[in-house]
Amino acid sequence: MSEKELRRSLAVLPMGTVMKLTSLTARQIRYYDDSGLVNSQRTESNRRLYSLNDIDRILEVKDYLDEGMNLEQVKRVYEKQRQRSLKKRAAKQQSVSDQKVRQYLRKDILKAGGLDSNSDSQFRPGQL
DNA sequence: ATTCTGACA
DNA sequence: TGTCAGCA
Repeated sequence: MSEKELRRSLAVLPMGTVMKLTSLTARQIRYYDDSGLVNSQRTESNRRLYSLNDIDRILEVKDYLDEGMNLEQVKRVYEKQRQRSLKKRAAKQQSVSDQKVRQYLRKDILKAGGLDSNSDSQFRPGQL
């Protein structure tokens, strides 16, 4: 993760700051938070701490709500987004695996060709 | 002073 | 959601 991403995801903002940044009441912020739509952190004294990404998320939730959605519907939106990203990661991992398999196969073929001095020396492993 | 949880009109 | 109580 880049430093920039780390900074944006660092939870350091207390409730009062989030209230000013979002123009929402503590009641509403806690409501979103307790609904699991925000990944707030807690201090040793049980105080909520939010990151800049959390602020963006809260503002986003607010917009969805203003457009008539209820919290359950908003939850579903992020739930589906989470599943999409999971599939994407799986696909990415798969492509990496394929790449390694091809890499190993190519290495084997090169080795076989080099050891077999009697074989046609014109053989060249093509792309896999 | 600030935030938290629980509860009720 | 607002608001108030009683804690930490």
